[in-house]
Amino acid sequence: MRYWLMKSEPSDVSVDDLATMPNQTVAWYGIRNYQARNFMRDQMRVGDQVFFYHSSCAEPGIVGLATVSKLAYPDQTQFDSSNKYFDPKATPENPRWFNVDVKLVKKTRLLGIKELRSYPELEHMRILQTGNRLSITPVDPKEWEFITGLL
DNA sequence: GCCAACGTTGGC
DNA sequence: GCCAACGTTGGC
Repeated sequence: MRYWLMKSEPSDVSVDDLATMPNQTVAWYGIRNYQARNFMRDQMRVGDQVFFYHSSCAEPGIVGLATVSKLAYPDQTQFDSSNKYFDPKATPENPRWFNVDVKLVKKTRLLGIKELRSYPELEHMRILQTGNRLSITPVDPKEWEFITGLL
């Protein structure tokens, strides 16, 4: 089993939005970065554990725990010409983008990026490195344990 | 809104 | 395959 951190802009899907969705589950659509796609398509398995992270907002940070509830399948938005994530080069026979489903385990307190940065135990976290923009990153089991101990 | 740091695109 | 130009991300 693996551990992940997945960023979402709360203006798009917040942890509170997730809590009100059917089965508290959301399709992680709209990923248009190959590295992040590959993590979902090639490495994520049902039951993997996820930190739900709010980005591009007033208070960025971890706000919930979630789990991968469905293996990667073609991202439906790539085929929809009216969708902002439409990809004209993708076809149902040859999809380019994939997403998993993510289910909320529980909301947590806000563990802000400033606090994350304050712990030497977390200094190697991908999310805290300068210039890191990946919206999906693996989390080390030790880091997962340390962070869940703070929540 | 700024801007550093990336990722992607496309001409050659 | 190189790499300059361009677009995007995301904390501040």
